[in-house]
Amino acid sequence: MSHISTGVEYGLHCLLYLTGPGQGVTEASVRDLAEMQGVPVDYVAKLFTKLHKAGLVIATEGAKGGVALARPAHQISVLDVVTAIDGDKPLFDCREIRGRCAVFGDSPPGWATSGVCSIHAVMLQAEKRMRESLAEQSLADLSVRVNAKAPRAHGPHIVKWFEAKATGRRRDRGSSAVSE
Amino acid sequence: MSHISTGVEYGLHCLLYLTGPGQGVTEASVRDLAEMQGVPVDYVAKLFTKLHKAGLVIATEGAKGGVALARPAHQISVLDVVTAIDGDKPLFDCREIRGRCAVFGDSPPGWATSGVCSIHAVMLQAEKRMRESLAEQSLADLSVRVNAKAPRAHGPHIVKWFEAKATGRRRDRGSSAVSE
DNA sequence: GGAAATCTACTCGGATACCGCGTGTCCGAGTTATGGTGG
DNA sequence: CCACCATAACTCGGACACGCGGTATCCGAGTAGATTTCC
Repeated sequence: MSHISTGVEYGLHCLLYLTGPGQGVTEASVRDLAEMQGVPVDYVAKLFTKLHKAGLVIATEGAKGGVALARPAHQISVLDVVTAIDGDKPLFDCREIRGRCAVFGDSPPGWATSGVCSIHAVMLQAEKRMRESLAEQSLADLSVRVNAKAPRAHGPHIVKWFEAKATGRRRDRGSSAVSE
Repeated sequence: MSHISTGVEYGLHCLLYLTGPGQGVTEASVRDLAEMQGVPVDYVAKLFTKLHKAGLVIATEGAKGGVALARPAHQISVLDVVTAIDGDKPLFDCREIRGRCAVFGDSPPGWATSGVCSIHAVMLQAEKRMRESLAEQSLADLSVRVNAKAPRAHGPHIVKWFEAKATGRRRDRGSSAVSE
């Protein structure tokens, strides 16, 4: 199990499809988003409620509803997505062992427990560096880099797929709905 | 559960007692090291076998044995300890979702799966920053910083405690061993 | 033909099952110094 | 007095129990557009 969960991976991949024309669509249903990538639908739905609470996406309820980015893609950093889904769980949780030194007995002196544990400080520094690195990258940066590898026809393919999925679902009432 | 385990915390605290005169001793038994800090003995023993395999400490077997640093403290980085105990487990494990896009069908094209996933690349960069930060700090640095807070009499106290523990154990054969 | 009722698709939120992994414990094996014993 | 033996202390390594949290699934509630029905 990694520190950055697969939920973040799912979320990021989904959000990349929502970065607007050129690389995808601007709004889509969570179901379509999940089925597009072959990931569990219900799980992705839970992720998007977190993204919604964090203010990264806006959701329109009811039929024909869906989710969309709340801000332009270049104003959403990878760190935003990570903290929205995984929370800001620490890289390391200090158990304050420095105060348990046997020579202290039951009551450790003040100089031993005041301030931040030196080991903890090192870890916090490393965590800070990691966060800074994640904050430097925006969804737009990521989208550009992904799109650079794909042929020009791929973008329209994506859009077409979403449209076909939406209209197709609205048509088959009694035909394939029975066979299903 | 954090990415950097409590095992690393135990290990670092133990190693700090082994950074030589001034801040501690140069050699000690794993049992004493663990009891000094009130942490589980057997667990720490397992940690030191990892540290031994990684070449960070040397262990002399048999009675009167113990562990000691294999190199000077300034040549052992925090990253060395982390990787020795936790292994080099990745911050993020890519599930290669990019290849599962529904428009690809069963066989994703080469341009989609070649190279490193863009999202993965961002995470690797963040992980690299974190590692660099941990590599900058050595055991000696840490020891100096910890020692700066303690009063001057603390170092000798530590040494005395270890000596008393070792000689005391060798004496009580039948006296306190019965009462225990 | 238009308004109301129904139906469907969608987002939200909680409850729950599963499972891998970190934490902690226990025990046996191999090794070495120490203390006692017999020659 | 010296050689030998038993014992204790120590590291090493594997096996295993436990609990937590990430992953995944299911279901009910609420909402809004589309469809049907009824006057």
